[in-house]
Amino acid sequence: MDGIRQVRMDEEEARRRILDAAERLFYARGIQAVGMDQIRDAAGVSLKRLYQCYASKDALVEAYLEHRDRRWNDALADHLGRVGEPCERMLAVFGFLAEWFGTADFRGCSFINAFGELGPASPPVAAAARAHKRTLRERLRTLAAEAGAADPDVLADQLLLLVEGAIVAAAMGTAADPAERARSAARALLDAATAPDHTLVSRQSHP
Amino acid sequence: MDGIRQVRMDEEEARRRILDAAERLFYARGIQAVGMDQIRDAAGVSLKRLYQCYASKDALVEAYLEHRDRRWNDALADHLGRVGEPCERMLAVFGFLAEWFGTADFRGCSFINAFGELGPASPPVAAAARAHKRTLRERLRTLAAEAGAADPDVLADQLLLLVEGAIVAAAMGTAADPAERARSAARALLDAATAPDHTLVSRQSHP
DNA sequence: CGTCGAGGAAAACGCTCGTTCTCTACGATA
DNA sequence: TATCGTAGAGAACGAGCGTTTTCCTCGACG
Repeated sequence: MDGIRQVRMDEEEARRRILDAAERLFYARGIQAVGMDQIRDAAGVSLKRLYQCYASKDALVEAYLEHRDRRWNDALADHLGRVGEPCERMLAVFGFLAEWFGTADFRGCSFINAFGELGPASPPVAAAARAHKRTLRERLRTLAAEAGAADPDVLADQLLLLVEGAIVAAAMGTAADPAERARSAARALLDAATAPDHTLVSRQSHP
Repeated sequence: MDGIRQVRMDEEEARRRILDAAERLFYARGIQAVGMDQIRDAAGVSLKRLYQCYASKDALVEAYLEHRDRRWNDALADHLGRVGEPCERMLAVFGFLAEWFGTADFRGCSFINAFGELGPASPPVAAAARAHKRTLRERLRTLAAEAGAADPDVLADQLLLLVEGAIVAAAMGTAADPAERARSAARALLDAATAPDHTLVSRQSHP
């Protein structure tokens, strides 16, 4: 049984190292630009092992996106969990972005990148990207509702636009301090969406 | 000289057809996923001709991005040129987006896609993408200033985030009617940026 | 009419990549 | 100790790609 156990641990360790290497390389250089040989080298395993852990490159790509989705959501939830006041918690999304943008290996959103690269040519990638963004939108909707927005769906969509835009702008370096700009915009939108007595705010302005 | 002229016209025609085919294919399927053979087939020229018009695939990619930059900027300028009132002209950017998003072959922003795909692996592509976005930001700054924003730079950055976010959301289908959501957000930001004081006094600037 | 140069079709070349196969080494077990 | 199954290293394979070359055709010009 010791033998079996040791084999199992090795397989787990191999899977972990492969996924780590794949995540690093795919995120840094894109999916098509990274070969299985490079992943093998970076993970320090044999090709045989690689293919017995992940049956194909497509399977590894799916695992990569799934893992990234989970880590990103967990990190965001952790960041938001430390904020009590609802309005501040909503705005804390942009504090989370600012931290993320500052990391050394930041290269934009894996899902936007993967979707732009493979697009509708790879239905699994497209589905993973849409699922990731749907989760994000749902979270923003909850935050908007808790912050007292009159129409949480509209504010959630607007916040989503700011988040996506900030990520893209940060990746390309097209706007100065995009997280802070997005945060101030979000505050203005929240103010407008919670203003008690104004009919000219942003809900369905013109039919 | 007739001979010379005819050769020249053929070369121009060939360049036009090659660039058209490359633009369509690169935009629809991504750059790495499209081979020179497919471009040759779609353009209806020979490989020899293709390579004497564009010395390499990289050169063709650059021409593709350049052409798309020019066409996109021209189309936007044309759309904005029909609007006289400054605030409405600024908001007309989002009407332009709505029209664009509705086109049959819409697949997001070529520059965001190309940047996400090749990223820093291809400095010319990265430079073209940044230049495109810089031009857009400059135009937004002008529109923001003309609309009376207190700080046109900040509003320009925020509008840029909304535009990029709307494009990404439209491409991935993650938000409902992203152009309209961005437009209403822009209106709220403009109101906040032109309000004489920080209170939420209503301004009847928009019908 | 014979020659020549340009142009098109397609083969060829060299390379990369995803995936599989071969060969060798080694550790566990009877 | 002899054997067997497994793992690792790397060659091998087949496909695709960017690019070049070959071969053939054809029209212009002396």
